[in-house]
Amino acid sequence: MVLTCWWGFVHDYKEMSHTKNEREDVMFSKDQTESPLVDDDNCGGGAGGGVVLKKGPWTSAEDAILIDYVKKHGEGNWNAVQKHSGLLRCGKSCRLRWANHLRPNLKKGAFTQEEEQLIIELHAKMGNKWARMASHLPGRTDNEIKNYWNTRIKRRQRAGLPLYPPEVCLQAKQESHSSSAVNGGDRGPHDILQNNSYEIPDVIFDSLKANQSVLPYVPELPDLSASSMLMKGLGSSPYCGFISPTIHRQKRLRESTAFFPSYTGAVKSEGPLFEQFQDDMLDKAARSFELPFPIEPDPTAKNSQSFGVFLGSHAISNGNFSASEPTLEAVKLELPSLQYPETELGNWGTLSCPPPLLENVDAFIQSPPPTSGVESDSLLPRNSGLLDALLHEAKTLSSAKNHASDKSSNSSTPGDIAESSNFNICETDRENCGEPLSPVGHSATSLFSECISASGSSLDGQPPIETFTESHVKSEPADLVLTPEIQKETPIQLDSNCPDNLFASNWLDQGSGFDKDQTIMTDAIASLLGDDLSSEYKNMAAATSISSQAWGLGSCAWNNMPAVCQMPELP
DNA sequence: AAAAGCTGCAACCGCTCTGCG
DNA sequence: CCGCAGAGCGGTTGCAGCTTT
Repeated sequence: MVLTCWWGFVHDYKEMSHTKNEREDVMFSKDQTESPLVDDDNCGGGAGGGVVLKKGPWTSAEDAILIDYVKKHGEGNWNAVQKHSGLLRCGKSCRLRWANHLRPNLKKGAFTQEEEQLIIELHAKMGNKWARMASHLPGRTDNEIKNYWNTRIKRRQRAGLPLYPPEVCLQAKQESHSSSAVNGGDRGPHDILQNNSYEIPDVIFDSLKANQSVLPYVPELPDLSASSMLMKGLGSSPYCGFISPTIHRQKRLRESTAFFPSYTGAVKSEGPLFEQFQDDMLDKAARSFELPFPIEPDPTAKNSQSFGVFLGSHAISNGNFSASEPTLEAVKLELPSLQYPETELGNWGTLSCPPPLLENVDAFIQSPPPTSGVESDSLLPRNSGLLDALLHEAKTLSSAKNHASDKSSNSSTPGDIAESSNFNICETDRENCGEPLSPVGHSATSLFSECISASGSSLDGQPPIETFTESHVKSEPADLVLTPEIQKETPIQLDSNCPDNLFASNWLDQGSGFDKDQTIMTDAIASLLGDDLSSEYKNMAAATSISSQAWGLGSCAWNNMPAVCQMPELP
């Protein structure tokens, strides 16, 4: 029968297919009669001629019929399939099935690192042109790429990471510039890149200005003006960097807690349980959010003011909060996550040489108070390994700093994907492109640095934080490869020079109007965190930036921004 | 162990583009 | 130039399997 010859034809396909197909093999006869049927009107064409066509998952027999048809008649004229083969599928469905699953030479399985890199680069250049991207990836379908990308978006969104590594941004942007000059300004990936790395802050600041009142959660930002392109080009929130309000509460809770290990891992691992820190952090955050502006002048005061849902860390961890409690969400949004996508980091980290990458993180290592220096892993008895990697990277960074005299020269070459941090990209990008800054990286990072520096007191008197148990860290095995050698590395020596104004000053020079917002946010965050916590925040920044292979740091700061922006503007 | 939630993939839907009469 | 049909594309949805609680 047809099924027999089909088997060999799509042998590879069957090997890679899900068990669902195998089930369908068994259920074939049943499917033929009981599967949902639908009129062909939905398929656009009139090929069915009123015949009720089948929808839903394809059965093996249907695949066989389609394959047989294509072998006889070739591809195309899909609406004729139903006529000639009797297959009760509309042409559209046939084309899709063939293109995505049945045609020969289809690659199945996970994308290779090369493919992933290519996809990212192509997306940076093309945007959501899946079919065009697929043409660059032999054996891959547009649908596959699209799914991959959407998954990637979700992951990065959850992790608060930018979609593109710096060099991809820069490269695509440059190419876009040149191509737009030729093509007359064809809006392409550049927009998306802007959205990704440059325009977002505009959204933030615009929305900050626009929202004079407290908007703890802003599912839809008001007129985004210049940044409206963001939504336009990207369709929806995934690109925005905001954690979607629709994300399930539990999920966000999980992710918010996932951040803490990295944080605590970056600081001294002694003292009270992290839970206490969490309580403290949340307490302060909640207090700051609840209080009307101006914020309490003494942020370090640990008053016992009730703050509604913020009743302690357990309230967070046990998921008792309603997702409709915006304040909590806002606070949680502020917390960088260490849940970096397993593929991206590993991918970008391995695609180019990791060491140079670290030197660019240098600028973000905030000066820790003398007592808060990161200890060696010997002091991290419950180090999950991820922390070790952080320490190692930080150490590498420290040593690399000695050689990093000229950061501006880091304008990356288009292949060195992982060689510069997110900050560096923005810096580089601005320098190279010389365009009015719209700075995701910048504004976000500036803000981040700013919020750190604004509350410059140390951790003196602040009990060190105890590290987490491994169980707190969501496992992302591919994020960091930890070798024994790495684990033996000496502790980080965090740079005590605060590059806070490194980016912010540029902003101000650009007349971006950021100064006002910056001040607001600085004050807000300083008040939010309090002196001691802000110091810890520094360490958090360092740890987070390192762990994210640097280029994600901007988004860590970025990830912090929504909550900040949701705060009311000072009167 | 069971239930709930999350993730990723396959397929569908609706729109746009293109070719043709 | 207009309308139609086919083809293609991008966004969205549904579901099965996996993970977490």
